[in-house]
This record gives sequence, structure tokens and C-alpha cells, in this order.
Amino acid sequence: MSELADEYRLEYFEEEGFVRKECPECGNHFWTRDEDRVTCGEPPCEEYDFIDNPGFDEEYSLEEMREVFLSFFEDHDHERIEPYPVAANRWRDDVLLTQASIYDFQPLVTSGETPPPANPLTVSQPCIRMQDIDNVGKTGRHTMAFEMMAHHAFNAQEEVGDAYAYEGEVYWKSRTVELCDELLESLGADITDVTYIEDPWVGGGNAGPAIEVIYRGLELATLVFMCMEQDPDGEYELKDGNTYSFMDTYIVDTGYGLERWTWMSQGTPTVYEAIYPEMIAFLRDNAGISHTDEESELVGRAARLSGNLDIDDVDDVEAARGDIADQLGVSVDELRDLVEPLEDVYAIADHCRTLAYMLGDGIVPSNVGTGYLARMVLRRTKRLCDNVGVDAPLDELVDMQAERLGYENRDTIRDIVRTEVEKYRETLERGGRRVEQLAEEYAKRDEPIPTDELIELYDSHGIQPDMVEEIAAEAGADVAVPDDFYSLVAQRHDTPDTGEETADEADERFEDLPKTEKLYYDDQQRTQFEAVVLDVFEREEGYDVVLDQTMFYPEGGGQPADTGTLSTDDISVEVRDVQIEDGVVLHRTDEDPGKGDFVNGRVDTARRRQLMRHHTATHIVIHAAREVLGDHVRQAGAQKGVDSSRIDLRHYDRIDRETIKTIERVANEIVMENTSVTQEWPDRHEAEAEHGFGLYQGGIPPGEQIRLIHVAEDVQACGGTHVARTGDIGAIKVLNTERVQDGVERITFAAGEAALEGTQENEDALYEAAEILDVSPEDVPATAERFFEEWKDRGKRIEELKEQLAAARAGGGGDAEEVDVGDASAVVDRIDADMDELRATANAISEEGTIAVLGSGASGAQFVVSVPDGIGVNAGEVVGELAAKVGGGGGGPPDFAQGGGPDVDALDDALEDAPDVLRQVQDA
RNA sequence: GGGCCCAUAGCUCAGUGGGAGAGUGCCUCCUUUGCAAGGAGGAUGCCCUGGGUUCGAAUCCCAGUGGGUCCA
Repeated sequence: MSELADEYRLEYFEEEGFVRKECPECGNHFWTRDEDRVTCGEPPCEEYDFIDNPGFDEEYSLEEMREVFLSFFEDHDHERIEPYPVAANRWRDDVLLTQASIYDFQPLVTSGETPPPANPLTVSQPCIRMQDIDNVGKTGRHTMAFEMMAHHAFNAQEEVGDAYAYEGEVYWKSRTVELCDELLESLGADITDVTYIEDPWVGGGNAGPAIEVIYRGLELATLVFMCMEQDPDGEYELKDGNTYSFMDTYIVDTGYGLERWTWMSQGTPTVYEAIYPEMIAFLRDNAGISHTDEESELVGRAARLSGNLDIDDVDDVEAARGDIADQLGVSVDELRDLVEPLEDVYAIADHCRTLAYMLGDGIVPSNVGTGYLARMVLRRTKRLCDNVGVDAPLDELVDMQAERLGYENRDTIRDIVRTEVEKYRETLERGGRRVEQLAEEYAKRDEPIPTDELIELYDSHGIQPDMVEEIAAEAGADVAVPDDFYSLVAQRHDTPDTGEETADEADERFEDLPKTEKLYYDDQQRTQFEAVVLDVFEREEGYDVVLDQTMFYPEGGGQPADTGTLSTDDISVEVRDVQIEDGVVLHRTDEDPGKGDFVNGRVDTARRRQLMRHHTATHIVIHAAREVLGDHVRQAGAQKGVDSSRIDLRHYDRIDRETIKTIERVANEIVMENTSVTQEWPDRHEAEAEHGFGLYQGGIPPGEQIRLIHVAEDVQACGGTHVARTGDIGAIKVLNTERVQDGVERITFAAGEAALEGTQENEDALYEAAEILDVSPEDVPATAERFFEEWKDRGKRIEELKEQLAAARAGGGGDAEEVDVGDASAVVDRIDADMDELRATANAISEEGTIAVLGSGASGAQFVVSVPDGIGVNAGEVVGELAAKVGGGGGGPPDFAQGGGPDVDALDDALEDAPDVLRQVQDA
């Protein structure tokens, strides 16, 4: 680690007369202008020194501070860029949320594959860190949502020339520190009081020297100099135990916490009061939290004391509470009563801001992905509100933050919040009933509710253990929540590893081949072409044919591969599948067309046309859905086909029939407008700047240029083949919708011929039903309803008649054989009726005080035995005996049993034996 | 993407292989009558759909549909 020390000997430090010191408290090395300084200045080595003593000349609001920062760097030759969405999974698949400004440029820019949108640049990037969730409100400085203000410079070593998407050096360490110093000085900070602590950074396979900027006890910024990568042969061993070496590229990655700078300028007791004072005032008022001057003073002092401690999680807060209470001369309980409601209010304000970012950027609550995180935050916020007594609707609270952050989709945000709150209310209600029942049950048995039940309640029904405790207490049941509750839940989810994923077969055979020229982009309507067979590879079944150019579209972007033929003068081979690997298109054929030959390629036109129709139709349906449902709608997946296609859309509610009809109509209007469908290959950053991330409905393509498809007003990045004009689609018919996950709706639809076929199939079903009912199609619903009602009525009527029949049989059943069985008498009879009738008859007979043994051969051989009260015959045993004689079994309660078997021929014999069986059973 | 849970009367839910139930609401009557309530009687149901196992399935198995929930 010490090997990196040289990395910190900056020209700037030398010129400015900085000295390098070692902190006697923590042992870290730091740089300072103040030769007399002893410690590094960061808590716990030193305390906060800005509370009630702001470190800048003026107070700034969050918005003002952001503007000061961005314009400072603009004035220093940086280009200001718009922030990215907080949903980082929009452009990368390794993380869900944006947690730092550098996330915007990973992985393609940091790796040098794609140029940055500007260089150098400055941005204020909204970020969300869920891992801090428990600390929010309690430590005085943690927030889940924050903006990381930053300036970045992307450099490449001079000698590598243009190997990367950016060349040469913009600036590096000295200039970065100098800019930081200048910014601080421009705000009136006392820069002799600033310390720069050496703190090497390691993360995600990269590393480099980094500097923490400390002023008056507060870490205001981290300056990271990303210049190393993990390398088994690297000469530097860093704090994670891995070895690293220098890279060709080196990147300035800074992070200035907007909230902290704002806080520093105001010197309020906590960061929350500095960054959203209006909202906190509103919440305090709404929750009815008011303090006497004396109490306010106490709260302020407590905040200062806890701020001075180096508290990084809630457990520490609880532990520290005692110390703080001692120092203030009050009891812990007194302090807690005073401070906890405030902590909740702070957390609510923060969580609402988090939700505003998430929902504003189009995250839809769901049981998966970022949607799940949004749902968690929302429910937590709702709990906090209920807990502290905030009764303002949550959608209003989120809207306060959304308005401040300048989101334009505020109506949708409010709608989503209302829907979610309602869902949560239902879950709580359901859960509450469940817990009550359970609690009563265990209270009755005088047992505590076992851990198993707790886990089940949480895992399957979303009920927090503390809620169980609360409800259980009311019912008088005990609950013991184990300390390791959440790890027990986690255990339930541990699934045995089913081996490693199949190793990706990097096929080296295609490496030396030139990339196939993609003719299908030049003229998407053409289906014939000529090409040279560059190579043919034998496969387990069939061959991979590589051509110099092709019209065959390889499977990709949810569009299946083309099929067709490749012909020479001598032979015609069938293309069954087409794949692409490293730009080389592989035509999977059944025979070898011959390497070096000219071939005539012919794509299956009908299939291709349907695929193109469906692909363009997919864009149109998404566009229509966005228009009808709102801008938050995004594609969560898609699959095109020949007969139908489907798209999965993120939406927070079910899509009902009326809405589907509207979407269908809007989509078909675009078809009927018959506008042209065009493609272009713009620079990716320009495209993003113009159209936003909405472009990437189907995933993010790599490369400096991306292909855009314009359909009417809709623009999407897409690699598929499309029709020339929307009218070519013919028609779009939605076939079905289903909810594939919470928050994800699947729309299945058909285009062109398939739309016609789909409609005809539906009509066929209707006509067929109409024919069966012998009514006209439009009368089918009413008739079906009438038939169903009548059918039910008849069922009831039949039941009644069976009862009557049974009563009649029991009363004056003439031909039934009556036998004496000890003290009782029994009727043994064969009635070839169904089970219901048998049962009814048997019941009626036994109500008269006679044992009933009835047999039926209606479907197999079946028996019912009914015994009146007070007669010592076990019906179950009788049936068992009888059923055995027909090759089956039976049973039931002692007074009423039924059974049977397959052997109908033996039924009469069995009934004949019945009196003997009865006597036998009675004796036993 | 994966795990788990649920589907029975209008509503909330019992029902572990053999006669479909409770509470509540509904209808009628009685008592009382300002309301709340009390008493008696009554109607409720393709037990989500489709297959399978079984003599027999609301119940067990499989698939589907619809909902819930936890995790990554």
C-alpha cells in the first residue's frame, strides 16, 4: 500500500506549500497548508466544527448549491451534462440503481470503447443507496437519496494513440485538487483548514489513489484517480489483497456531496434541515410535533453531540443515546421521546425524495428488480408516516419532492403512489386478520407463536415480525422474534447450486473471418442476393455457412432468424437458422453448398414479411401503450413471431378491456396513416441527448453509432428489419393480455395476415357457439347467461326432486326387502341411481329408524350405508365388507358410509350377503 | 429471474379422501320502535379451470388462470 505513496506527491501540493503529515489518532497520511495541524480532521479524530458555524460566506439552498457547483466547473472549461436516470439498469445490467456519477459512464466509457458525452464534463447525478436505509434520519447525515456532484476527465496515455475512444490527457491529479481548492476558496472557505487525506480506492476490478477532502470535520468530497486494474502479475498489492497494475486509460472520478455542501453552508444541526426545510416544517406541523424553546435547544445539542460521533449504523445510535443523554443531563427515555419523532420525520422527507427520483425516472413498483426496491421504500415510508402520526396522503408528500426536483410526470407519480398505498393497505388488512387468527389460536393453547409461523408470515404474506408482536400482544399471545430472523428467512431461499452455467464456448473458428456485410439493412425489402461462400463448418447436424454478404437476418433483438435457400448451379441448400457471432453471420444449412462457390441467396419472403410487420407493429404497440397509459410504460421484453408477437410492458395496474381497445385503435390509426418507417445511424450520445433513454426499449446496443428506427413519432434503437411504410402492416389485433409479473403486463398481438387469422378464429368460436345455442351471434352472451342460470336452477330442482323421491321410497317403498338385524331392522335395496340420490334415500330411511343398505350399478358398483342413532352397527365396516366383494373399498363415519368397486356383476351377490354382514358387524 | 403462500356463500374465512359449513351481510316475520339492537325462519355455492390418482376429490398429484409475498 505504501507503494502508492508517491502517487500523492503532487506538483500542486508542492507549489502551494502543503505538508504531508500522519494523523496520530488514525494513522492516515494527509496533506495540509497548516504546518501546526495535528490530526487529519475527520471524525472521530476531530469533531464537527461547522454546526452553527457555517463554513462558507453565504447560505445556499440545495438548488442554489447545485447551480454554484455546475457553473463553477462550466467556467473552468467543463461541459455540463444532464443527469442520468436513477434506474441504472436502463443502461447496464450489473446494477439496479445509480449509486455514483461514474455509473453513468460504466462500462463502455470507462473501458474506452465509447467516447464520453463530453470531456471534461460536470454533472449533478441523483443517486440512491439503499444500504444506508436504516441510518437515514438517525445519524444526522445519512440520506438514501442524494446528488453526487462531479467533474470527470477521461485520459489515455499519449503513447497508445487512438486505440481508445478518447486520446491524450485532459488533466489529472494536480489540476483536480487545484479545482477543488479554488471552488472552496470561491465560496469563502478557509482553505488552511482543509485537509486532503490519502485514501487509496479499490472497487469493481479497478483501483487508484484517492483523496478525501475534509473541512471542519465534514468530508465534502472524494477525488478518485482511477488508473489501475486488477492484474495477477501487477506490482501493487492494495487493501483488498489483490494485485493491480496501471492501465492505458486514467480517469478523474470525483464526488462532491451536494447535500453536505449545502449543509456546510448553513450549519444546521442535521443535514436534513439544510436540504428540505419546508418539507420538514410541513411534516412536523402535520404530525403535531412542537417543542418548547427548552426542548428545541436540547434537540439541537443532542444532534450536535451525535454528529460529532463517528456513527455509521443504527446499533451505534442506540448505544450512543445513553452517553448523549448523560452529557445532556436527561434520561434516555426522555431523550428518545423527544428525538425519535424527529428522526421519523427526517426519514420520511428523505424517502419521499427517493421515491420522487425513482418514480419520476419511470420505475414502476413491482415484485421484481428496481420496482421491488421502490415498493419497499414506499411501504417503509408509509409505516413511518403512520408511526409518527403524519396523516397527509403519501402521494402528496412524494409530490412535494417531485415538484422541487422538477419532474413533469407528477400526475403519474401520484397515481402510482395512490395505487401502491392501496395495495399495501390491503396487504396489511389481510395480514392483520391472519395474525389475529393465529394469535388467538396460540393464546388459547397458551403457547408462544413459533418462529416457523413468523417466517411464513413474513416470507409469504409480507408481515413484519414487529407487526405480529403488536397484534399478538392484543390477543394475549407471546411472540419470540429470534435475533437472526432475517437470516432464517434467507435460509429458506437458499437453493442448492445446480452446477455452474455451461461454459461459454468462445468459438475461435470464426475469429479470422471478415465480418459479414449486412445487406438486410441496406434494403430491407429485398430478399434475393448473390454472395461468395467464404467458409463452411461442419456441425453435429448440418453446416454453418459463412458468406461475404447476406440478406439473411440472424436471430436477435427478439426477432427470429430468416429461413430460405442458398443455390449454386448444381445444388440448392436450405437455410434453417441464422445466427451471428462477432459480426460473422452463420447460415445453418442441411447441406454443404461448397466453399468458394457463388451462391444465390433467397430469403423466405412470406415469413420475412410477417416478421417485419410484427417488428414494426411492436414499436407501434409500445408507442400506443405509452400514449394511452403514460410515459412510464417501458418494454420489459419482447418476442416477435410469424403468427403472433408479444411485448411485456411495465405498468402499475392491470390493463382492462376498454384500455386495450383504445391502444388497439391508436395503433391502427398509425397503421392507417401509412407513414414511412425510416432508419438512421447517429452518434449514440447525440441520439441519447435528443431522445433520452427511452430509445433503449429493447436493450442497449454497443458501439459509437446506433441504429434508430423512426415510426411516426416513435424512435427506438433497434437492429431488426422493418416494413417501409406503416400501411404495409395491414392491421394490428391484440389477441390477449396477461399479467406476467406484478407491474409487468404482456400484450400478445398479431399483425398483417395473422391479425386477420386471429380475428377469424375468434369469430369462428363465436359463430360456433351461436350455432350450438341456435341464436344469432349478438345474442350469444344473453343466451349463455340465460342457459347458465337455467342450468343452475335445474340442478337445484333435481336436488329437490331427489329428496322427495328419497322420502317417498323410505316412506312407502314397496318392493324393498326389509330384514331384521338383532334389535334393529334394515332395508337392503338396489337402486340404480347416482350417489346423491342414494345418499338422500339412505338418509330418509335411517331417519325412520331403519338401517339402510343401498346399492347402485349406475357407474361401477356403489354402496351407501346409513345407520340411525343408537344402533350398534358401524356403517364404515359394513361398507368395507361389501365393497371388498366388488373389488373396491369404502369408508366413512360410523353412522353414514359409502364405498364401491368396479365389479358391477358382483353387486347383487354382495347385497344378498348384506344381512349377514350386518349381523356379523353388530356382533363384533 | 427464482422461492413460498392463496383461490369454497355478496364479504371474511373454517373445512387433511366419504353427507358443503361458520360469522357477517341479504330476504320474510316477530319484539321494540328515536336509533342501536334482540328473537324466529329463509335463500344463498360449476368449492377458479382442465387433466390425473381413487370405488369415491372442495380435499391428494400435474398443468393452466388469477391474486399475494419474499429474495437477487
